[in-house]
Order: sequence, then C-alpha cells, then structure tokens
Amino acid sequence: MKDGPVIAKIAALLGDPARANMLTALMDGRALTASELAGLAGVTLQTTSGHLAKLSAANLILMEKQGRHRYFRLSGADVAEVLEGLMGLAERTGAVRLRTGPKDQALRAARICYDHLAGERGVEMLDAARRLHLVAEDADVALTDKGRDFFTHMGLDIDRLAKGKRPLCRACLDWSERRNHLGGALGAALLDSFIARGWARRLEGRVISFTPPGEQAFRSAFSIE
Amino acid sequence: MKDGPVIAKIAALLGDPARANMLTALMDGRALTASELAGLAGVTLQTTSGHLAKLSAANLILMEKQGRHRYFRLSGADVAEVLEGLMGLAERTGAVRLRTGPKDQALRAARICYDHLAGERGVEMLDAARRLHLVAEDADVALTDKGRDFFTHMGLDIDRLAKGKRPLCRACLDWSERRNHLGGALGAALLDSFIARGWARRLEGRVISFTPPGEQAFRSAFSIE
DNA sequence: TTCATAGTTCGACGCTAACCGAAGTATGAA
DNA sequence: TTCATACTTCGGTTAGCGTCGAACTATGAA
Repeated sequence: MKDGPVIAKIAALLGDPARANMLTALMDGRALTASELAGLAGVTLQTTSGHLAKLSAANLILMEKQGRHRYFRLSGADVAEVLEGLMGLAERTGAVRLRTGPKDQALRAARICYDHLAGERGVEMLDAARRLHLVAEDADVALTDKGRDFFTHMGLDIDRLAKGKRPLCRACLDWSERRNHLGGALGAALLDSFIARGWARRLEGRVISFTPPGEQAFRSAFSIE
Repeated sequence: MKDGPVIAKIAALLGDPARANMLTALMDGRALTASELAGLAGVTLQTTSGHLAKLSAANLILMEKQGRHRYFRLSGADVAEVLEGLMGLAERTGAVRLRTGPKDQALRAARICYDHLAGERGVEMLDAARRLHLVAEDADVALTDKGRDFFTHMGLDIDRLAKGKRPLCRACLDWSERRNHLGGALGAALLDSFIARGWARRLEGRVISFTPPGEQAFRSAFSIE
C-alpha cells in the first residue's frame, strides 16, 4: 500500500514504448546522443528531449555534455538488470542490437574530435597514458609529474599549454568506441604533434589516417601492444 | 528497437499505482480476493476487476475460483523479483505488510470451510496426508491405495463417498494460511468424523474448537509433529 | 559575423486509460 | 425461492501524457 506508488512511478517510466526503446538501446552501457535515441525510438527530437528529461530526473540515466552533443547512458547496472527482468517476463527472444556510430571503418579507426584524436587510436592512447601513469584520474584527468616529463620529452611545451584558459587534460567521450579519449589542450597538442611528425594526416571530413610507419611509431611511443 | 515495446507493455502494467499496490500485496506469495485487493489498492471493486483482468491477461497473476470468491496470486517468483528490482531502483525502505485474513486467533487455528476443516489444522492435515502418501498430486488431489486403507480404517466409507457427484478429494485454498487444505467429500467426511469423535466441535460462526485431547488424537492420527 | 547543427521549451492537440455509477451474473445462505 | 455477497461488464466522464510544430538557446564551422 505504501510501496505501490513508488514502484509505479519507476515502472511507468519504463512503460512507454519510446522510452523503453531508448533504454534498451542503452543497455550495453554505451552512451548515445539525443538524436540517435530519437531515431532509435522513432519519435521526434522534441519528444525525445522530454523523455530524456524525465528519465534523468528519475536518475535512470545520466547525461554528459560534450559541445553541442549530449550523451546519455544508463545510470547503473541495476537499471539494465530490471530491464532484463522485464524482458524475461515478456518471454522475449534474443535482442537485436543496432550498430551505432560511424559506419566507415576509417572513421572508427581514427578521426578528429574537434581538435584532438578520437576513435580506436584515441582511446588506445588514453588507455596507454593511464597505464603508464602519465595521467591520473582526478575529478577529470590530471597530468602526473611523470606525464609532464614524458610529454616534454616528446617536444610539447606543457607550461605554455597549461597557461591557457582551456583545461590541459579532458576525458572526452568517444563517439564510436563509447569510451573516453584524451581531449583538452594536451590532446590537441598531441594530435598536432602527430601530424607534424608525419605519423598521420587529415583526410576529407574528420578522418585521420595514420601511415603504417606512423602507426608503428605511435604504438611504440605509448608502449601499445 | 524491437524489444522496447515488449518491455513497455509489461512495465506499463506495473506502472499504475493501483495495480502496483495489488501486486506488492501479493509479493509474499499469498492469494488474495478481489475485494481485499480493492481495499488495499484504494479503488472500487469495479476498477479492481478491470485491473485484475489485465494482469491475468498478461499472465502476471493467476486466478483461482472458489465459490463466489476469486483468489489471485502472482504467477511466479520472477514477477516478485522484478518488483523487488523496481523497489531497489526506487531506493525504497522496508515494505509494510498488511495483515489479512481472520484476526481472530481461533479462526486462524481451525474453522469450517463450507463443510470441511480449514485453518492451521486443515493445512496441517493435508500436509500430513501428502507426507504419509495418503493422497497424491494428480490434476488436483487423488486418494492413493494406501490412503483408501488408512481412511477406511478410520471408519469412513470411501466407496459411498466416491459414488456421489462431488469429487472425493479437492485441494482447497486456505483463507488465512494461503495454502491448500483438503476439501471434497473426503474432507467433509473427515470433519464430521472429528466432531463425531468429540475431537472438536463447532462454536459460533465458523470457528472449530479442538479439545486438548482431541487435538492430541488428531495429531497422533496423522503423525503431525 | 553568419550559417548550420544539436538540443530544449512551449503550446496545442488527441488518444488512452483510469475511474466510478449502474446494471448484470454467479454463488452461497436462509 | 428469496436475499445477500462477490465479482464482472457497460457506459460515460475526466485527466494525464505522449506527440509534434514552432520558436528559442547553445555550440561549432566557415
């Protein structure tokens, strides 16, 4: 009698087809933009915006702003578990996952995100930087002393970069990988550096193409693989 | 995209406060009547009837007719689990259970159900009969050869009872215990027998009062405790 | 600055569903 | 048979909410 309404409040949120579509699309933990969710749910962007606001207010999803994009993800595994339970109750057959993100393989491999490296290479680089203790997880991402030495040795002027208004390091959500890569002034400087060294170059659109020796040098520099 | 609507269909059923109240009241596996559920949910009987029809159509609950009563129970533990999950999402505190059924302790202990024994004694008796293999679970409940000997030895004329139109054995849902007790011609004959032996007698209303030696004889006959 | 894209807010429309009164059915009691 | 209880069905009202068009804000690109 007391717990009915509280259950109903949450269940009602899951009980709309459009919202349920959005939530199931997020079930594998990826983050999607409002536009992507609108397409998946089959409703307009205005409608989607309203739905996402409700889901956020109930803390079922979290929002991460990124420029003019807003990425939404489930707030936790428990949400996915309840959805799984509901699927079980509905005696569902296997879920069909829609592939999102750039279809072009080149875009997936490496691309520019505003001004820094994104895609598989970008995510690999931040993973490596963490593994090598070049950066530490602070509120966001912070450069370590070791990292300062490392990037200085690479030819970057960290002090100059740190002077600007822009944060030196920024964890940036990757569009295709759905994981973080390195943004901020450092991320931008690194991409500039890679291009200056001839490791990679910009192609049409946002594609970044590493040359074979360039990719090898990149991997070697960050001890990848 | 394909599983959203199927989730939504179930979730929408849980998303109405009145239905959620009913379902949470059923979460401990007991069976309740439509009237009881109406009271718990705070809606009229008509409204409740409609809700229960929807929940039944979705196979979230099962209905068991019993004279002019209709008992409803959850169709399975998975329903309760999903409800638990939703409660968890809602960060609920402990649930408050409403006590249902006869408040009078005497009624709970033993009473007449139409014409046979119900309450704690009734449930104990059917449990014992199963344990002693006097009855077997058929579509309903069926007398075994061993049971036929047992009850014949007790002085019952099983052949005569079996000749009537009325089923010999019937599993009957107990009002207070929310579990089955033994009804049917055999159940009625047994209660008659207990009263004839002086083990128990009817008091005002539906209360059946076992005498202390009568209860002892009853327990001894069915090897209870 | 100007334009384009991403997203939100507002307002109005329309549909669904919860709700209850009233009437009808089914079962038990007297 | 008559009455009472338990429940269902029907009909009409009402309220909530999902939906989209249009306008507005914010960010990035040129």
